[in-house]
Amino acid sequence: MNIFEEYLKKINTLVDKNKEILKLDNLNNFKGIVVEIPPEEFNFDLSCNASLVLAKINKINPKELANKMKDLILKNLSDFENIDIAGPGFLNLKLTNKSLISNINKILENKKFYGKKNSNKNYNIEFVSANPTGPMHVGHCRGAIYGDVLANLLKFNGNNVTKEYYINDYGNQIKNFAKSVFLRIREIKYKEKFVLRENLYPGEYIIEIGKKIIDTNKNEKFENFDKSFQLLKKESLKCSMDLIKSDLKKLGIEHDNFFSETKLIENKMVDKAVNYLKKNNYVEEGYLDPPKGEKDKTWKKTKRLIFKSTLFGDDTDRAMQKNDGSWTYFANDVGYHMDKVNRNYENLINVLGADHTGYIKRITAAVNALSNNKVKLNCKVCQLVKLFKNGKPFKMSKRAGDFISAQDLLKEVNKDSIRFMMLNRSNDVELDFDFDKVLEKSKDNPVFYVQYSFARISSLFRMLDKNINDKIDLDIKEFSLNENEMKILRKVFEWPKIIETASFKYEPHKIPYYLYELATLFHAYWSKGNEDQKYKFIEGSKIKKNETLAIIVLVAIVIQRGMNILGVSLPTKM
RNA sequence: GCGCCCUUAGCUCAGUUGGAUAGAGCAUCGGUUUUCUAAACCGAGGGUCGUAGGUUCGAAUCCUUCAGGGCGCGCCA
Repeated sequence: MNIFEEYLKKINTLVDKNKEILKLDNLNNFKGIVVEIPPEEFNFDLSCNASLVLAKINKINPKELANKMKDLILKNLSDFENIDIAGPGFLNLKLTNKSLISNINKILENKKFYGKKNSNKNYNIEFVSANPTGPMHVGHCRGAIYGDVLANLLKFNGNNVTKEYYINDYGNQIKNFAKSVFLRIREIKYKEKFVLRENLYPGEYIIEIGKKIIDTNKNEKFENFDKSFQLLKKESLKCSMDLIKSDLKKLGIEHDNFFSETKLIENKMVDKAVNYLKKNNYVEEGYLDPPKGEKDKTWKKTKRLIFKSTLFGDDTDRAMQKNDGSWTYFANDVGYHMDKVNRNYENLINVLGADHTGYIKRITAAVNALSNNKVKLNCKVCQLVKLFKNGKPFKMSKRAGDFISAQDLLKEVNKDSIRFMMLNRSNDVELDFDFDKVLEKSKDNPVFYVQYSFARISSLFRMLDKNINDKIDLDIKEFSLNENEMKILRKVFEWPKIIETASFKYEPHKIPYYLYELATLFHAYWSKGNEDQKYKFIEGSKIKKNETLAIIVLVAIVIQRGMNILGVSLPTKM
C-alpha cells in the first residue's frame, strides 16, 4: 500500500475520463506524473505535478489547467477537502478526516507489511567473498553489511533472495597461503626461522592457524611441503573460513550458500561455460595487445582463448587463458556466473570493493553473453572506509599487516552501531567511520537517537499497559490532529516510497536517513510536553486522545520495520 | 593515456527518472528540566550546488568543456 500511488491512480483515471473537458489531446500515458509530499511550509498532505506535465506536452497554460483540474477533483473525489494551486501550477491537496482515518487504519492493519512493494523475483546477491587467506578487514564489513541489508530489503518486498559467498580457494594464492602456514609450523615444531619472502603471508594469524593444525594433527610431521600440501590446504582454509564466518556472525550476517572455486574447477564448469561461449562465437583463439598501463615484464604475445567482451561494451577483449594454457581468474569467474545463470535467477547482484571497479564491465559482459542478455547482473561498488578516532585518522599498528581487521573493529564497537553507521552513507562515497562518535549516547550518534525514540515509545506503552497490537478506535466525530501529529503522519505516509526507491536503486542508505528524520519528529513532539502540559500524551495513566496513540503506534511500526531491515536491534529500555 | 566514483554551508553529507524559497547533523552563538526518559527540545547566523557554456516555462539534477580529489587499468587473485 502506498497512498501516493493510490491517489495518483485516482487522479489519472479522473483526468482520462475528462480529457475532452480539460482539452488534453495527449496524455502520454501519464508519464512523469507523480503524487508526493509537498514542502512542509505549505501544510498540505499531498502534491501533484499533473497540470505541469500535461500542460507541457499539450502546450497549454499550466495554471489554467490546474484550475480546471482542481474543480474536477473536488467535484468527483471525496478524498480531498481542499486543493490549492501553488507555484507554477502544483496541485496541493488536503485529505479529509475520513480519508486520514482510513489510511491510518490501513497501516495499523498492515503492520508488519507496511511499506512492502510486492515483487517475487529470484535474486542472487554475492557479497563479501573475501579471500580465504586471512581475516576480514574493515572494508569487507561495509560490503558485507550493504549486501546483507539489500537482501533484507528485497526479501521484505517478497522476493526470493540467495545470499552467496564465492570462496577463492584455488590457485597460487592458496598455495602461498598453505606454504606460509607450513613454514610457521616448521618454526614452531623445529625452531626453523621464518623468513618472509615474496608472496608469503606475514600475518600473526598464520601462526595461530599453524598451532591449531599442529594440535589437530599430532601424528603429522610436516617434513615436506608437497606431501603435506593437501592436508595444509584443507585445514588452513577451514581455519580462515571459520574465522571469517565467525566475524560475519558477529555482524549479524549469514550467507545461504558458500560456493567454492575449487569445486567449480573439479566439476569442469569453466570448460562448459567456455564451450558454450565458443559455440556462440563469443570466445575465440587469438592475440591480445599488450596492456596500456604499467609495463608488464611477463607479458607474452601468445595465441590463447579470448572472450570478446568488447561486443558487450567492455574496453578491450579479455584473456581466458594464461601463458601456460591454464584458466585465468576471470575464466573461472565466467564459469561461476554460468552456474548462477543456470540456477534461474532473474537478477544477479555483485557487491564489490572499490578496488574491483575495473572488473565490472567484463563480468557484466560475460553474464550478458551467457544468458543471451536475459539475466541482469548489477555490480555495486562500496567505496573505502576511512577510520577515525577523536577526529584523527586512525591506524592500528598491527604486525599482521597494514589492515585493520573486523575483529579489531568488533572489539571496540557493537554490531548495531557498525551496521547503522556503515549504511548511513551512499555506497558510492567514501565513508568516515569514527570509533568515538559511534559509541556516544547522544543525538550525535544516529543509531542511538533512533533507538532512543523507540525506547521512549516503549516506556509509554508500559505506562499505559498497552502494546503495539492493541486495537485503536478512531472516532470521526472527534478526530483531530495537532500540528506535530500531522507532521509525523505525513512522514509515516512517506515510508513506502522510501522502501520503493531504496530497493529499486539498491540504495539502502535511504532508510537510516529516513528513520533519523522520523525520530526527530517524534522527539520534538515528545519534548513539547515539557514546555506545555497540554501536549503531554498521558493523563492519570490514560492516553488523552486515541489519535495520539494511533500516531505513536504508527511511528513504532515504521521504526520497527526499518530497523528490522537494517538488522539493528531496538531495546525497549535504555 | 583510458575507465569508474566524487566535488552542495567552516566540517561530514542528504537531495539527481528536471519542479515550488537547495536540506540535515557537527561546529559557533543564545534559550528550555519541580520530566509521559533533558541520553531530549527550541531559536539564530552560515550557500556563486567545483568552473565555463548549452538544452527549456523551469537545472544541484540532463549534455559538453575544463579543473581538483579517490579507486582501478595483467596473460595477479
